[in-house]
Order: sequence, then structure tokens, then C-alpha cells
Amino acid sequence: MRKRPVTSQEVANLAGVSQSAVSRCFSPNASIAPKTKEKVLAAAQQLGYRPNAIARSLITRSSRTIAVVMSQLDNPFYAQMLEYASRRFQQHGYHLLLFMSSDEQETASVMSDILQSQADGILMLAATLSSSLAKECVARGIPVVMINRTVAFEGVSQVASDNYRGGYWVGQHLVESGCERIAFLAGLADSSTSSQRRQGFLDALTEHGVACWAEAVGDYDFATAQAATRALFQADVYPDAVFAANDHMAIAVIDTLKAELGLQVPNEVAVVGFDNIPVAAWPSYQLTTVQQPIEAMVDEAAALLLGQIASGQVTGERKVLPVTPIVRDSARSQR
Amino acid sequence: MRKRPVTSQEVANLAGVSQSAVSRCFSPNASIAPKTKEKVLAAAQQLGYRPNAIARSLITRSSRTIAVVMSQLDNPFYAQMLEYASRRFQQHGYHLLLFMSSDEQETASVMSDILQSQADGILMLAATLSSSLAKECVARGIPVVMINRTVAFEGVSQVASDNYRGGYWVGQHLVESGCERIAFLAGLADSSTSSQRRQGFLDALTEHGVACWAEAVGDYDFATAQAATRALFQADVYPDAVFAANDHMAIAVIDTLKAELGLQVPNEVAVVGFDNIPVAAWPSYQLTTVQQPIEAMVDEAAALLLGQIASGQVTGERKVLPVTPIVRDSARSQR
DNA sequence: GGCGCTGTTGCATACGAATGCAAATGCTTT
DNA sequence: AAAGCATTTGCATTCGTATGCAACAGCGCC
Repeated sequence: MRKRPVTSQEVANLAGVSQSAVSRCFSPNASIAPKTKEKVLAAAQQLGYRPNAIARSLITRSSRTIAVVMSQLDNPFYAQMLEYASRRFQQHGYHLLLFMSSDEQETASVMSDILQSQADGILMLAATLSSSLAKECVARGIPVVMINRTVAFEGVSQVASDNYRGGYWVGQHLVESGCERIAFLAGLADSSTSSQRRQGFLDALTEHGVACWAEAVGDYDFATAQAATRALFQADVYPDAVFAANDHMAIAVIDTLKAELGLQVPNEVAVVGFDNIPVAAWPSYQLTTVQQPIEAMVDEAAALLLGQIASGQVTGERKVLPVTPIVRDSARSQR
Repeated sequence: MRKRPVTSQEVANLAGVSQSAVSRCFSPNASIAPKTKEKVLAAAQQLGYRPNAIARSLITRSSRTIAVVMSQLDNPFYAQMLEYASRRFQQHGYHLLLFMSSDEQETASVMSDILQSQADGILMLAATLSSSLAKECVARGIPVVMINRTVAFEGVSQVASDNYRGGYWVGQHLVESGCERIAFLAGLADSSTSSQRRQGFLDALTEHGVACWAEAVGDYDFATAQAATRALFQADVYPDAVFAANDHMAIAVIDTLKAELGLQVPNEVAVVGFDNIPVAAWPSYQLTTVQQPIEAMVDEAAALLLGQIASGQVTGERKVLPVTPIVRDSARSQR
């Protein structure tokens, strides 16, 4: 049977002090005599006492918990973010409460759970938030930070990498490498990251007097990206370069080109991705890509959340962090 | 400024009922007249009331929270597990509190946080637990389930896939494919999964009258596995098959063989992994491997945890789930 | 020795919801 | 109309900790 947990009162009895004194031993900056503290800690140790975080949260009105909403963990990019975020917040005495939500429908029900959970802040990774829910959070004064989603809500902060410049660099790089029939493989149609990358890419092509050869949608999904690749390359004249909106799809493109279509990368087709996930560096792929500053993005998001929690002010700030081009074999300026 | 949240008392005042009545509207099976409930829900809606889960936890002594301890999220196998576990527990009204912990040292401090958090159960994924901590959990009556770790602690439940049989199958398959110089690439030296796979593998070889050609350690890490591969293949006579203790390392082996050593897979060297992560199915690898039943493992772990939480009895059960061989191109019986 | 000061301590209450118990309500039955 | 029963309701208490306030101790100083 579950043991009744040890309370501060019991520790107080054993140590011969009041419950308040025990409480003060476990909160920093509290006024407590060293000698008393010693006695109390000894008693606590003896009984195996641990402060009850639930009770503490109730009185302090702070759960020291951040709700994280995600839709996909199979993308290593987001897995890395989650891992780093967990460690980062752990350092500040906060813990992550994980919520998975695929569609916006589900996000609504999840958001209800989050509001009940009394999380001190909300971190949205790869998940979208309807404006009514966003408003509700803001109305309650709960800080919300979205990573890599750009939707203009009052009071919701955003951290993103510079998708536009990343896309621009890719366009420029491919043109300067001598590519002439450059295709774009989008992520989700309504994804702001994908469309920003696309816009930068198209602008670069335009500035260099090149038109985009073809476009397709891969849904950030391996199989869909494969199908899209087959479609792009079925004509007699096919692209000599593909820019995929993320690495995951770029890998699918490379695999499909090599294994199914018998085309060489980069000799016959250059491929560029986005994210710089670990796989991109593997010898089989050597994918040229644009690195997103994962740690910096999380650091920024954490700073925003913790700052707003501390100040009690929710502000809708917007940070854009620089990206880093990574040139590997899959698309070099060698022609 | 953070708004003072709406309490059940305020809803009660507006609806003209007592606080108890409001409470009863939000707990299932409570005795409440439909008409009253309607009034209360209307008032709650109007004020934007949400029950405070913290206060509820305090009185019910149940946080409806499961603490998950992980050490690596970069391994997609564990990322998949986490995602599925989150969804699974969400269905039962539980949420996951995430803790990252690399070494056992860190696990101790993390475990202290967990005990304070009043989690109803603990799920250990890819993380080890010292016996003193395990005892403390058991003493407090907190159910603990470890996935893929076998350490015999009284009262700690374990769910694992049949690593031994998986390893055995690999050994058998490689021998029957005609391989004669078969090497094993271990994960972490002290990892029970790796050593069980190894044992099954060695037993299969022995039964077929073949000795293990060589062994190395890859730490479940890409770079380390690459280095180990170079070492294994530097002699004049090198292995004609490698069994890596997980897919991640198997991929590293394949890449190193192909890109650095100019060896063909499977013609010159057969490679087998373990886990069946998504990458294993990619055209570039077509990795023969042993699939672990991720969902079944999580389902089993969830059933154990929820069962023990409901009954208040912690029992140290042990489940072993069957694995499925997946034959792909990297090691076929074709010689 | 009395005064004032700083640093500790205990008392009492608050946080917000759940629940046993008793009172009250509504309905049926005779 | 009164009694009987089932259902609904409110009261009061509880969960375990934090904290404002007042009381108090110890100390140095005049």
C-alpha cells in the first residue's frame, strides 16, 4: 500500500520546532538559525522527508513547470530541441510537462489540460495554436513562446531562425554552382517556416535571373517526399538541383535519386536541405544544408519564458536568429 | 500582470450555489442535479473557470503525472517511445513530466526532484537507477517501470524485448547465410540489452560450430562505432559480417565500410543491426535488423504502472516481449 | 542594569478543491 | 395530508506548505 508521506509537521515534532521552522529550512533566503537548521535537516534525513511540491505550488501559485506542446518527435530536429530544452529548464529548477498534439483539434483539448495543470509557461514546438486559445493564455497572463512558427498573436512570443536568409543562401548557392533547373520541395503547405524558406529561395533566384523550375510538396514526410521526387523526375528534362525544405525530405530525395532513378548526387543532381540534423553529416549523404541554431533558439525561448514568468508581464516579442550554411558534397560549387 | 485565477468559490457565488456543488460538477460520478450542473457550467463558462489541478492533487493525493527519465533523445528509438508513451498516458488522463539524466550521478539529483514532484509513477527509458534510489521509491510505494534495463531490484517492474532471442536469430541468420568471420559491435559495456543480445548471438554461433571472429565496443555512438569499424577492418583478413548492437551503430558501420574502406554491403560484408528504426528502411541502407515492439512495450509499461497506481500495490513484475526479424538487403541468405 | 537593535521563532491563516456527514429538498405512496 | 424514501445540497474539514505578524531571545552599548 502506498505509504502516507512524511510531512513537515512530523519533522517539526521530531526536531522539537514548529512547522514553520521546517519550512524555512527548505526555502532559500529564509530566516533560520544555523543550529536549528542542522537539527531540522537531521530529523528530515532520519524520516526521509521531502517537501511536497504540490502543496508548495498551491501556496506559492507557481508550479515551476513548463508545458511543452509538440506534434512530431520523429523528426530528430525537434527531439534535439526537446532534450536541450529539458536540460536548460532543469538548470533553472523548472521541469517540462509534455503534451503531444497532432492537429489543431487536439491542441484545443490539450490546451485545456495545460491550463488546468497550472504550468508557469507554455513552449510550442512544431505545433500551432489557434488564436482563440492564444488569447485565453494571454488573458490569464501565461507566457507563451512559439519556436519556428510565425503567427501574429498579440502577447505570444516567437523565436525563429532566419528562414528567409537560409532560403536565400540556398538559391544563391545553387545558381552560383551553375544549376539551371532548380526545383523546390515544400514542407507543409501552410507552414510558415517552409514558405519563408521558399520566399528567400525564390527571391535569390529572381535576383540572379533564374526561374524556379518546378515545385512540389513533401509534407515533411519521407514517403511523401519520395513520391514527389518521382513526379519531379519523370519528365525527359528533369531538374539539376532540388532544394528540400528540410533535411529529412532532402535525404528522401537523395535516396530516391540514387536507388530508384539511378541518378548521381551531386554530379547529375544537386540536393540541399535545411536544419542540419545529424544524419546530414553521415558519409552516405554529405548533405549541404542550412544549420539552425538549436541551442541558441532554446536559450532564447527559455530566457523569454523565464523573464516573463519572473516579471509577471507577458510581452509578445519576436526573435530571429541567424542560420549557418553548411556546404558538403551534395551540392558544391564545382561545375 | 498575471491575473488571479478564477476559483470554484467565485463560480459558486455567480451561480448561487455552494463551492461543493461546483466541485461536484467537475468530478465524474458525483451527485449533482442536472439543472444545477447546467447553471454552474454556464457560470464557469462565463468566468473562464478551470479547475486547479494543483489543488485537486493536494487533496486527492494524486498528481496524475508520470515522471519519465531518459538519457538520450537523439536515438530515434527512444524518441518514438517517448512520443507513443505520451499519447498513451494522455488517453488515461495522465501526463508526462520529463527528466533528462546522463549519468547515475545526475539521476540521483533528478530522482530527488521526482520525489518532490509527487509523480504517481516513474518510467525509466534508457536510464539506470541505483539500487538505493530504487529502494527509496519502493519504500514510498511509488511504482517504477524500467524499459529495456534489466537490473534485479525488489519491487521495480521491467519491460524488455527478447534481446536474447533477437541476438540468437542474428547469429543463426549470419551463419546460415554462409558468413564465417562474424564480428560483434557492442553498445555500452555495462548495458544489459547489449550483453543479452551478445549472449544470444554467441550461443547461436556456438551451436553452429562457429566462433566469434572479433568484438568491439561502439558505445551506441556514431563516431565511436566508426572508429571501432576502422579497427575491426584494418587487418588483412577482415570480418565478412558485423552484428551491431543497435541500428544507429550498424548505420555507422555501413557508412564507414562504403565510404572509407570501399567495401560493399552485403557482397563483401554483411551488416545487421537491432531496433528497426525508420532509417533502417531507407533505400541507402536497407538494413537487416531485429524489430523491437515499441508500442507493445509501452502499452505493457503503461498497464503495469496504471495497474499498480490503481491498486496501490507495487509489484516487481517482469515482462519480456517477442521481437521480429526484419530481413533486408544488408544481410540476405544469398551466398 | 536597562535600552534598543538584529536575528529567530511560533502562531495563525491562506492557497483551491474534494468529500463525509447531516440537513434539506423533491417525489411517491398511502 | 402526512409519511417515507431517494436524491441533492451545504457545512465544515482536510490536504501540506509558505508567510505576515507579533513575540521573543540574545547581544552590545551607554
